[in-house]
Amino acid sequence: MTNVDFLTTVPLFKSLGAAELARFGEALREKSYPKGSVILFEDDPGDALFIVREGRVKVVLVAEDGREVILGLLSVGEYFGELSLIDDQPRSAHVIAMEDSILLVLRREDFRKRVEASPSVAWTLLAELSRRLRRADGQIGSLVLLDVPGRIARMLLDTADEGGGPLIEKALTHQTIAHIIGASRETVSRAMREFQDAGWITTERRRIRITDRDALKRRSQQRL
Amino acid sequence: MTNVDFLTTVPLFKSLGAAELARFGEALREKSYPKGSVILFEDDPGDALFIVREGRVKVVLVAEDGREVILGLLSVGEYFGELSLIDDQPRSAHVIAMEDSILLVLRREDFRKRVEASPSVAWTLLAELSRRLRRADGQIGSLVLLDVPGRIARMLLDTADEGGGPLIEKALTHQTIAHIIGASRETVSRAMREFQDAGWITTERRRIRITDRDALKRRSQQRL
DNA sequence: CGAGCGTCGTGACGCGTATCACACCGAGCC
DNA sequence: GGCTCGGTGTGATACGCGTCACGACGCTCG
Repeated sequence: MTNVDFLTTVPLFKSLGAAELARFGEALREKSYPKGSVILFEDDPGDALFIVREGRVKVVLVAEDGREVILGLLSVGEYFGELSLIDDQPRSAHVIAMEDSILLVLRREDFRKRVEASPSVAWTLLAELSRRLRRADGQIGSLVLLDVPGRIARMLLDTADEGGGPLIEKALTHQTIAHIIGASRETVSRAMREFQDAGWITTERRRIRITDRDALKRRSQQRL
Repeated sequence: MTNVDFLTTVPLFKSLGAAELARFGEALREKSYPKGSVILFEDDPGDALFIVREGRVKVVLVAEDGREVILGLLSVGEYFGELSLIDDQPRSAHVIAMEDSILLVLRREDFRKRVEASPSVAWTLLAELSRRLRRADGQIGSLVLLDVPGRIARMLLDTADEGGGPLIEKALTHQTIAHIIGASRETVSRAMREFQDAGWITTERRRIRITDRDALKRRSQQRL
């Protein structure tokens, strides 16, 4: 699949015609990053947008002592780095490759020109930022109002929703889940075991299947 | 001051000319809300944008048992409710008047037309959403990586920054601070007392002055 | 002026969770 | 096939912070 063909599958550009798409395609550079490498440092000045062509990356905040929070997991077709292009502020987090990954890079100038030229791109971008803002606000709510099992339940439901079915495909280790919901690995393990024992979920080779949606839902609202 | 004059002071519209401003002015309705009234319910369908003309409002998530998180405090000139206009999703939180307030209401149709007509408004909107997203992500980081005193320190520094000086003007009760940073009123009281005893801040009639910025900064990174 | 309400200060207690420590297990690799 | 390594289970311990319970102070309002 060529980069241009690939672009047609990216929501950000779905509203564009073939001609415009081709112009975007020309402006793109391809870069690859091995698993574990840092694609982007917090506080760096940012002058590019990245689209995940292959692999998986995580957006993280890291404390001095090494503890980390995952703000987002991005898979093929998703993009990041747009904030710095919009407001000229430094990058707000690190982005790290979780697997060997290939990214398409769009430089600030090209991005700006394109956004200003096609209002529909601007609108799609607004919609994407809205989505992220809602998620972030929801996450803040979870952190304050829910206990750890509640946050896990909520997180499972959320990722199942965007996956479309009750089966969560992307492999999530307990450690990763812990970083997402802001808890320790051990506590996540214990909670997941309880969910399993209660018959709410089953796990098969790192894939999680939700078997009692209602119970999870109830648990995720218990203190909310 | 007429509504149109007022609009010139609102960042969202700062890039507009007098003619366009006048057109916006026509589309606006004015509504007033007494202290404590709910302006907007979570899960309602949303079809309007609100600009604070007078007073102060809070954006909150509320748990069944009454506990709440404050996602944002908005003062004169700030606006809310744009998310639902962008993505057609229900409102993501409650908005409640903290004082008697007057709001300007802009209906979906008018908003859409105007945004599509002037790209600069779209751009300003993108910048505003970016700002909020950065704040929200920062807040998630605080909640996970910092203890309560650390979160307070960070919050004081943030609000001082946007206030421009070391004196925080808007009256913040300990209860309100607690709701913002996700802690109990008592814990906030104790932490604030320690900050005062340490000589990092002074408080005079509900206004807070930062006297040792560096110390607060250090405290806010201790576990970050 | 006293009543009442919202805010703040502070002690005692308990619970949720982080942390530490280690054992176990499966998968890839020499 | 044994070795290493990343992931998982699970107990013991410690501590931050929520919660409950009160008392005190300062405003506003009748």
